[in-house]
Order: sequence, then structure tokens, then C-alpha cells
Amino acid sequence: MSLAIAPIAASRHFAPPVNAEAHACHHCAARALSICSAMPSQELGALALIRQRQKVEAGETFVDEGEAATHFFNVTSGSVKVYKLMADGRRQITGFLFAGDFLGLAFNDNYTYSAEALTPVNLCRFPRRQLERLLERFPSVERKLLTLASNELAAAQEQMLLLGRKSAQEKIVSFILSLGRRAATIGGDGDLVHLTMTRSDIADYLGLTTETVSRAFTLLRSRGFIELDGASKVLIADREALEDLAEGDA
Amino acid sequence: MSLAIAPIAASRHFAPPVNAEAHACHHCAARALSICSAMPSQELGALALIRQRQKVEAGETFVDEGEAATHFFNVTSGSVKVYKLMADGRRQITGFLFAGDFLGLAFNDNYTYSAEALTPVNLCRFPRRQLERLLERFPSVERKLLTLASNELAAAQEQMLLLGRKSAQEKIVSFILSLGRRAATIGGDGDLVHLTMTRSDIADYLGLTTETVSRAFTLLRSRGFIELDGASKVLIADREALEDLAEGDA
DNA sequence: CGACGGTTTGAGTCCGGTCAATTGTCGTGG
DNA sequence: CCACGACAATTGACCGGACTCAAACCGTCG
Repeated sequence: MSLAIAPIAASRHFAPPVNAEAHACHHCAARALSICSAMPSQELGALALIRQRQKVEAGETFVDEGEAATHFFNVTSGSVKVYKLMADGRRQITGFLFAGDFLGLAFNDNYTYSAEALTPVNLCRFPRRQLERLLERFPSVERKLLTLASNELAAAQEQMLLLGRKSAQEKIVSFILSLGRRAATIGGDGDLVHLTMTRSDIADYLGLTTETVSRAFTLLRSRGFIELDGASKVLIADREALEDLAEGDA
Repeated sequence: MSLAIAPIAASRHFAPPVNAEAHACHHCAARALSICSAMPSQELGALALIRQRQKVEAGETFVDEGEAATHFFNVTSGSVKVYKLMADGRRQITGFLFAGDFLGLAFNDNYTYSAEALTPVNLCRFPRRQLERLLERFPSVERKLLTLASNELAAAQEQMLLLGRKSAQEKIVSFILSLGRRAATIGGDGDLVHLTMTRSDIADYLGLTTETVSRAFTLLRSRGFIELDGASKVLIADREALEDLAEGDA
């Protein structure tokens, strides 16, 4: 889920980073766990000590369903899809992650999902065992995680409503709007949405097929609600109309 | 989600309850937060101090989407449906709760769902403000909550897979099996499932209609996979076949 | 026993899926 | 710079599973 911006605490409490890499990863810790509100420097310092950097190519799977859940991740840049597979290959994408999002909260022994980079991705990785020890020393970090998990849960329930009860149109519209909201919180233009995932990914996220996704986009464009620039850029042309559509008003 | 049984810690650390009522509610706190592993008596005692009992009639709504989230709940007995509504009345049930389950984890200011009793229900209620203060004093309780939330999250993702990618048949079969599992952990017969919800509730949980739910039950019976005794008792007759069906093996 | 709500069953429709062909996009190498 | 290949996206025709509408059938409780 979306996490809020620039952790001021970080820039106050730490010396200037030696390079851009370190800087990015430094922020990553703050973003994952401080959630806008300042976190005591002690906690941040401890987190910094156990964090590890990881680069992932586009298309690379870095979490595999069923594997031992050894790490907790935080996305520094790029985008990621998280999904579950059925034996016969059917796929449900349970979420897309962007800069600032975390992954691996599940305190199960094994991952219950897979994760694959949609674009080149920079990650911060926290070994779970060390993170857990850290949580014991700094309960405030645990508090943050609980808040994050609660928000995740609320979002998951919203997605259930979408999957179970919305039409194809409504699903697509809700999706575009939520990406717009997300883009706005990250600091971009809330009306211009850049799709880093394929139609097939969108379909697997919304419980549809690529064809239906494509048709829905076309229809929305022909009605003047959105504009398309190539396949991956969507401009929200009539937000109000879309917000009505998402809730079923026509 | 399912919580494990009899917290031994409780009976060791507290004097025998003066009546059945108190006894039930005493256990409720333990169940909600100790999750099988023993919890220090100090924490249990603190929880006991802030808990409140609440009885709810069948059909009564005790949590309303949008209302201020003042309480954290734990179901002592009975069953509950948790759901979200759309403006036009479409409904998505996001979960059913049974004895031992908790509700209200969301650390948002307002509830993002409604909850209604399916049967007469006994609840333990913890005022959120007091609970939060308690979490600060006893981080171990927070740890338990985080674990619970993680499990909830995994279950929610599994439900997304069901809603987005499974056929009506597969949905019903998965549902029966999960109720069976749940019944087994509570201590009942894992093969005999008692449905406390209507067909319409099941439909709103699985993203179907009552008619489709009914037809699926009928078909499963005619094929010999289940037996029906009235509308609310389901006997799992061929678990193996059902487990295959749930995953799409024909 | 009768009434009411929930459930089952039936007939017909439609939304979204399937299959297939075409068009578009982008990176690569001639 | 353009031609090519590979893959993604779009479009079209058709199909079918789940929905809708409607009627009949319980079961439970006054």
C-alpha cells in the first residue's frame, strides 16, 4: 500500500550518505517503517545495520511461493507484482508494489505468494530473524508494522469487493483510479497513470482476461472518460464520471 | 481466522470464575491474544481488566462501516458475517467469524466493514484506546496481533485467488473444505459441516448468486461428493475428490 | 395448519470467456 | 534508416457459465 513521503527524521539523524546507492537504501528503511511520522533515530540506526541491498532485473522472480520466508523486503524503486498460482496455471495477482511498499510481512515459515519484478527494481532486504530480534528491542517498529498490516488488510477487503461484485468496466475503472491515487501520493500527476504491467497482468489482478481488459480500455476511451497514449499511458480525462462508474452509477 | 485451543495459562493464573458467563469471557481474552502459546499472566491480567462483555442477537449489526472504530472484538460463541456494501446494495462478505476469532484490528479511525451476527453471539469487547495503551506496556501482545494480522492477510490473498480465478463449483468446494478445516480445529468433526449462514450469505462470500450456490450443492450431492441434511448440514463424503475439485482437477 | 422466508428448480439471457486473426510496438541488426 | 522478428494489444465472431426472472417446494414457527 501507499506509504507517505520523505521521512524528515532520516535526514536529520544521519550523516549525508556517501553515494546515491547508499542514499536510496537509507531512505528505503525509513520509508518502509516510519510511515511519514518521525521514528526515533535509534530504531532507524538499528534498521540500517541489518538492511541489505538487492537489484532485480525486470521479469525476475525474487520470491517464490512455498520457499522458506527468510526476508522482509522494501521496494526502493521500480514495480513488482505479487501473485499466487493454481496447479493448472491460473494466476491471481494479489497486488502491485511500487517505491515505498513492503513485502514479506507474513510471519509464516514459508512465503504464500511469489513476487516478480515488472521493471528493474531496487530492494532493501531485511533478514527476518534479525528483524524479529530488532522488533523485540524496539516495539515501536512493531507498531508501525501492525499499522501497515492493518492497512493492507483493509485494501485486501476492498479488492475482494472488486473481485466478487464489480463488473469488468467497474473493475478497470477502479483500477485506473487507484493507480492514479497512488501516483499522486508518490508525488506524480494524479491524472496521468503510467502502466508498468501488461494487459495480462491487469487481467490477472482483476479476475478478467486480456481481451476483456483491452475492450474495457477501448470503450472508456471511446466514451471520452480516458485518453490512451500507447498501451501504457492512461490519462484520466473525466475523473468525476469515472468515480461514478467505479461504484456502479450506470 | 482459526485460533487454537484451550489456553492453559489462563486456568493457571486466574481464580475459578464465579459463573459461566465470566468463564466464557475470561477465556475470550486468552483466545484472542494468546494463540495457543502461553502468555505471561501479567498481560492476561491487564487484558482482563479492560475487557467488556457483549451479547448480540441473531441478525443484529454490531459494527457499521464508516462508524468510529472504538472497539476491538473477540467472538466467544456464535458466528458472525463481516461485509462491505456498495451504494447500489451489492454486498461482499469478506469473512465469517466463529468462536475464537477477532475483529476490529484495523487501526484506522473508522471501521471499513460492517459486522452482523448470524446466530446469537457472545463477544468480548476491548476499547481500542485502552487496548493501545496496553500494547505499549506489553509489546508481546502486539506481537500476537501482528501474527494474527499476517495470517488474516494470507487468508485474504487466498480468497482473492478464489474470487478472481475459481469456477462456481471450485468456489463452493473450497468453501466447504475450509469450513471443515475450521470445524476440526475448533474441536468438531471435520467431515460434518454446519452452515450457520444462508445461501445468500454464501453467495455474497463467494461472489455468486443464491441460485448458483444452490445448484452447486445439488450437483455435488448428485455426484456423491457430499451429503445434505436439510439446507444447513453438509457431510463431506469424499474428501479426496473434493480436494481435487477445489484445485481444478476436473 | 397456514404463513412466511429460505431453498430449489426451470427457462432464457447476457456478460465475459474462448478462439482466431490482425494490428501495433519496440528492439535488433542489416 | 529501415526491415524484420517477436511479442503485446486490439478487434472480431462465437460460445458458454453464471445471472436473471419466475415458479414451486420445503421447514420452521407461530
